[in-house]
Amino acid sequence: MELDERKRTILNAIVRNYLETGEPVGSRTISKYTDLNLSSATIRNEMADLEEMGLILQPHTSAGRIPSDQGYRVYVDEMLRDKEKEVENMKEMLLDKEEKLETLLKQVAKTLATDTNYATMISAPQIRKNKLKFIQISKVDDEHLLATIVIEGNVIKNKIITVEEVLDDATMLKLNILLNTRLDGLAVEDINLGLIAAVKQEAGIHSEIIGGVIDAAAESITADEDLQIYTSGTMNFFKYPELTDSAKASELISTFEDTKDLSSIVEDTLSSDGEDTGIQVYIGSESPVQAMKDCSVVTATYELGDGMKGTVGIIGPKRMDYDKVISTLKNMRHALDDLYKKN
Amino acid sequence: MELDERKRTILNAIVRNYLETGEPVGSRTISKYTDLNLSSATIRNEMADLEEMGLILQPHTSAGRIPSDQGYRVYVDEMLRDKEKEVENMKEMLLDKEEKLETLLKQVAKTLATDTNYATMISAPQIRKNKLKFIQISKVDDEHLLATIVIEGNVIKNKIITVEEVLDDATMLKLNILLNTRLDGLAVEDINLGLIAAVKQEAGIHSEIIGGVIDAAAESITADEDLQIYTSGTMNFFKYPELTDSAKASELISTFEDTKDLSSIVEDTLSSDGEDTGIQVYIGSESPVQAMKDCSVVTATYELGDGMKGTVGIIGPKRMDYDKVISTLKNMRHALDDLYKKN
DNA sequence: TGTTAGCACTCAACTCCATCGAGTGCTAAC
DNA sequence: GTTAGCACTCGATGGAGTTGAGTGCTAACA
Repeated sequence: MELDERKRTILNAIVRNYLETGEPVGSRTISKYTDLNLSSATIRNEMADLEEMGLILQPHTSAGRIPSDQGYRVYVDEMLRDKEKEVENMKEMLLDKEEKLETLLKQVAKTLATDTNYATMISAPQIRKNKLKFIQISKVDDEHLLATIVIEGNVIKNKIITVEEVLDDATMLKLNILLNTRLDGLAVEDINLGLIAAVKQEAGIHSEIIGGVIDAAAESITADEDLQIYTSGTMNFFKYPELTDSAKASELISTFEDTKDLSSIVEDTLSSDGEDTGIQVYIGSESPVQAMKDCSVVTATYELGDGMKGTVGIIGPKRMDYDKVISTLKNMRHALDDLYKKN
Repeated sequence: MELDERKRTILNAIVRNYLETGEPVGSRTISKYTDLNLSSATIRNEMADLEEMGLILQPHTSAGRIPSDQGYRVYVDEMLRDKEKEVENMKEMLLDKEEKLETLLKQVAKTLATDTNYATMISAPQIRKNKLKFIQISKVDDEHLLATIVIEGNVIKNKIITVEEVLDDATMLKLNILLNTRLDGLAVEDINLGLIAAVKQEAGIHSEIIGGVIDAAAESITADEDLQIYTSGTMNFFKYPELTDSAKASELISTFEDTKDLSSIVEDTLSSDGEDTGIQVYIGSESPVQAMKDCSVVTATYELGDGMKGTVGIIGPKRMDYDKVISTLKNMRHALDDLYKKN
C-alpha cells in the first residue's frame, strides 16, 4: 500500500494531536482537526490502512490510535527534511564568563532541561589528538615531586610523585631536559616498552622517578576512556505519566545515574554522525539503550574546535515536541561554537 | 507522663516491626511479638499513652500505629547509646588501587548504595588549610604559559595564560623566583591589594603576567566554595512505596540532582559534629532540607588526614534500618581512614 | 490497682456490578 | 469514493456490599 498525501496528512494530524494530549486520538477528532473535510467514517477507513502499514496502533480495541515507533519515524524524518528551521532566538544562554569546562557543561545540561522540560545529558568533549606537548617535573618539597603534563588541546594533568632521595637542582634540570627531548610530541602508540627502557637507562640512577613520570604521562593520554557525562532534569520524567509507573521510572533513573549506558548513546551518535545537521533522533527501541525503549532520544554533536567533539542529548517521552527539541539543540550547538571562537 | 520500661519496650517493638513491614502495627501483633505476656487490650492502653506522648500516631482511625518522628528519635538515640556496636567485618570494599579522588568518592557512594539499598551522597573533602605551597610558571609554547599552583594537602591547580610576547628563559626564571619568594606559604587572607601591587611592581614590564598568576592562585585557594557532591542509588527510593508517589519522588530526585540542597546537609553535619562518633541522624523534618521531610538522613564525617574533612550520607525512608546503616557508615569511615594511612 | 475479655464501632481495601461513553468495524445507501 | 447508521467492545467510573484489622470503652476479675 502506498502512503499517499491524504494518509500522510492524517498520520501527521494523529501524531501532532497525540504529542499534545498524550491520549489516543480517535477518528472524529481527526475529522474535525484537519481541513480535509472528511467524515469520521472515512478517516476510520484510512486509519485502518495506516494501522495495517504499521504506522499507528491501538492500545486496545475501542480506543483511539497512537503513533507506532515507525509512525514517529516517518513524522520526524519529514519534519527534519521539510523545514530547515530558521534558528529562533533562544533566550540568551548563560554561557559567557564560565571558565571551567565542567561548570560550563553542567550549565548547558541544566539550561536545556529547564527550557525543554525533558531530561538532558552532555558528554565532555573527547580529546582526539592525544599528543604530549610538554612535560615537566618540579620539586614541591624534599619528598615530593610534581609532574605536570600538558597534552594537545592544552589539557593539563598533574601527578605527585614521592621520592626517597632529595634531588638537587642540577639533577632536576637534567631530568627535565631528558623528558622533554625524548617524549615531546609523542602519541600514545609511540610510547612502548622499548622507548621506556631506553629513557630509563639514560636516566641512570633516577630511572625509577622517570618511570613514574612516564606512567603518569601514558595514563594521561589514554585514560580518558571513561568519558565524563553530566545529566540534568531527571525529574522531568515525572511530568509524563507514561514514563512514571514505578518500574519504568526506576529503570530510567538508574540509567541516568550509571553513565555506562549513556556513553553508548554518545558513542553511537559520534560514530553514526553522517548527516550535516549533526542531529540524531532515536525513537523508542531504536535507541541503543534498552531502558529507553519507551522514550525518544535526540542528540547533537558539538565541537569546541581542535577536534574536541562531544555529544549533547535530550531524553523524553516518545511524544516529545521534536520540533522544539531539535531547534533548541541547534541553538545550543551554535552557542557552543561561538563560545569557542571567542576564547 | 513517664516513659517507663514497659512503654519503652512497646515503643521499640512498634518501631522495629514497622521498620520490617512498612505497615502500621496493631496491638495484637505487639502482644505476640514481645515477651511481655500482655493481652492486646493492655497493649492498647499503653499505646494510647504513647500516642498521647506524641511518640506514635495513627494514619487513620482503625489502623495500627506508626512511629512519629519523635518516636524514631527516641529509638535511634537509645540505639546509638546502648550498643557501641562492634564494627562487623563488611565485605572488603573496593577502595584499593584507586588513585583519583573523584573515582574513589564515586566508588564509595556506589558501594554504599548497593550495600544498603538506600540513596547515598558523599562530598569531596573540603580543604581547610588553604596555604600556597608552591607556584611555578612554565612555557608550554611561545604564546602560552602554564601556571601550576600547589596548595597544602598537595592539591594542584593549573591555569593556562596567553601571552603576547615571547619570554626568554632568564625572564621565566626571574619571575618564578619572584613568585615563590613572595607568595610561598601565604593564606588567602594574606593576599591583599597591597601585596599584589608590590609584587607587580617588582615584576616590572611583566606585571600583567604576574597579575594573571596571582589571580589564578587566589582563585585556587578560595574557589572551593562550590563543594563537589557525588550521589548514587537514587533509584533505591523506588523500593519504598511511601516515597514513591509521583510528587514526592519527583521532589526528592530533583533534590539529588541539584547539589545545593545537599550541601546544606554537608554543612550542617560538619558544623554540628560535636559527638565523638561523627554520626548524625536526621529524622523527617529534622533534616535541613525540606524535600526530605519524609525521609531519614544518616551522615558521617570522614577525614583524609590533614584536616581534609568530608561528609558521607545515606538517605532513605524514615523506617530505614538504622542499625545497619550506622554500622555501615562506621565501616566506611574506618576504611577511608586506613586508605589515607596507606598512601 | 492493674489486667483482661468482650463488644460495638470505624474505616480502608476489595469485589461485584451497572452504567457511560469514546471509539471501532461493517454494511448499505448515496 | 464517501457517508450515515448501527451494533459492538472495552476501559473508566462510581456506588453498594463485604471483609477484616484494629480501636476505645466498659465491666469483670485477681
